[in-house]
Amino acid sequence: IFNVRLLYFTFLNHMIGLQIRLQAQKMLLIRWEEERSTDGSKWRFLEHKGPVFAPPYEPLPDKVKFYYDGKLMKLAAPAEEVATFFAKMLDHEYTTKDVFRKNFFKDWRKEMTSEEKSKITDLNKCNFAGMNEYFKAQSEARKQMSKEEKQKIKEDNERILQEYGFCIMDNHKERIGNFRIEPPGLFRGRGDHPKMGMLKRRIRPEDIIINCSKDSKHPKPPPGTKWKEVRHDNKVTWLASWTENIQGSIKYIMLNPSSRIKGEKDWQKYETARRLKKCVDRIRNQYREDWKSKEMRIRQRAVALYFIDKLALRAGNEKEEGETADTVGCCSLRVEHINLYPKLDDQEYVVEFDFLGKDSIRYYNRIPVEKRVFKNLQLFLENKQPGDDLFDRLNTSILNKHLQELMDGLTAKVFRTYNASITLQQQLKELSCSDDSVPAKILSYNRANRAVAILCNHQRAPPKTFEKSMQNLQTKIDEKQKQLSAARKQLKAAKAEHKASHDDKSKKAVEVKRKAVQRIEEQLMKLQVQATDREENKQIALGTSKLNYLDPRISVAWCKKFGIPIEKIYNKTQREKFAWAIDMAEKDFEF
DNA sequence: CTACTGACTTGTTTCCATTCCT
DNA sequence: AGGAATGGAAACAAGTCAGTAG
Repeated sequence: IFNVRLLYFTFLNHMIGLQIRLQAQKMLLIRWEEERSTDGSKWRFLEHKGPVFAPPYEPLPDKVKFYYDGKLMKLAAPAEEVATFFAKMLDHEYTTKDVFRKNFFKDWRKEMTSEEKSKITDLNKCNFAGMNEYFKAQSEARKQMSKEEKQKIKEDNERILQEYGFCIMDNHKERIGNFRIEPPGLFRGRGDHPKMGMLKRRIRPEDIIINCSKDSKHPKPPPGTKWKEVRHDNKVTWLASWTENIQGSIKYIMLNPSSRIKGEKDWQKYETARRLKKCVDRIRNQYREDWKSKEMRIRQRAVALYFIDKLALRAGNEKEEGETADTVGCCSLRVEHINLYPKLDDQEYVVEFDFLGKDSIRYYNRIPVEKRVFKNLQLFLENKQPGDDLFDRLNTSILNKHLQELMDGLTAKVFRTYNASITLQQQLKELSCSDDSVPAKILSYNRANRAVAILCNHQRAPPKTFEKSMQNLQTKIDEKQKQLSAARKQLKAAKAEHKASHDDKSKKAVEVKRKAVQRIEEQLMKLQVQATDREENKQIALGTSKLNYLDPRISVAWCKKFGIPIEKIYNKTQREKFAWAIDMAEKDFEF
């Protein structure tokens, strides 16, 4: 069914080549489209310029001093470069952490000359203050640059973007997502990461694998260098890749979310979630039955699935111990992550979750469950230590195999997509009121979005300036209120005046004043809505769910139905990413 | 079944430009 | 004009999940 997608994307993309050639290629394209579903190719033609490398290291001017144990020391370029990474971060909490310091020092020493190595043996005796000040001054100087200089830099960036930021994939010019190679630096893991502070090494052309089509103009490596490899694999979507040295994992250069290949995949994702909608009742009945199974593994599978469905937990793959921060998802929950309360306050069978999830974000929730789930959990906990797996007979692979049998294409994460999107749709239905003003409708939309963000546990730290900005807004509101009462008084006076004189001039004055009151009322309302929205959003991040979990067609349909311009809901990038949905969805779209 | 790899999505943080406010 | 606040984009880390080898 995705073969019809061409219709939706043609308008987006710039055609290249001559009309006749184009015609011929179109025919080929359609034929290829039909083949594609069976052989899994992602493209036929791919041409790009390769990645942009980080600028080479520029040694510090001599006036920048580094002291070891109080004594001035000039470092050779390799060690100096790594030292600057640390010096730049001096204000960051990271540099006070033991693990960070230890890892940094170990990797730094590897870059030193043997002389440096023998002298520098204690990080505590290193004084990076001079370097730190230098970089602060540099960034200050950058801010102070003249308009012309800033303009020049902007133009240079634009030129690089135009040259390297686009590729051609099957007749379409497409934006590349990340065409710049990550510069070297110190690895900053999230949470309690055992590898924080390690040196992320510089990536050279010799590390890069290029992927493009055979019949394309191949990207040229920088003068005097070679690519690691040039391959022509059209079963994958990436343009270039390299192996990163911290975890040994592969990094990719891929297309922007606005591209056909990403948009299509996104669409597909929501179609899978919509198929789940059709059979979710059956699946729910199934797992409720499975709570009674004779087999432990089936009961565990069923309880885990219940959590994934009800709480929108992630699947929870196993991770290699000591390689990453200790975080879990559903299948990897441990005994220590839950508490059971047969009775809590006025509720029965309460499960308390407290664990670190993706990015070491804390998930804390107390939730009453059905008696059968509770009893099962008690059973799973029997004879276990806090560090043992809650679901010892289950992992994500087993779970996903089971899900695959229940519905084609079903995996654990589909539940998150499904529950997020269906929640948005329900909430929008419940909260929107066609009589509301535009700002009030948008508040309703944000509230619906918020319900989803809470479900998915998308938190944020309250912005540092939150209290202050709230206060500012409140002062504005107070002022508006004063303005309003003043305007009302004036209106009243004008009315009285008109009553007395009954002339045209005073009638006009009444109208003018009435308008003024109305305008101020509107402004006040807008401010109040804004304050509510901001307050409710204090600890909640809407972006992630909006971008990754909510079927954009729901939002597009809602906008059409309630006469809200789409720009009020999606900014420019978001509109590009969701172009397929904006084009496709009518006001009666149902997820 | 486990371990491991590869490709791709999802997530937060940081940086930067624009807007807002004085 | 200039500085603070804000929102968006870039950067890049951290997940999911399928496939393969042993």
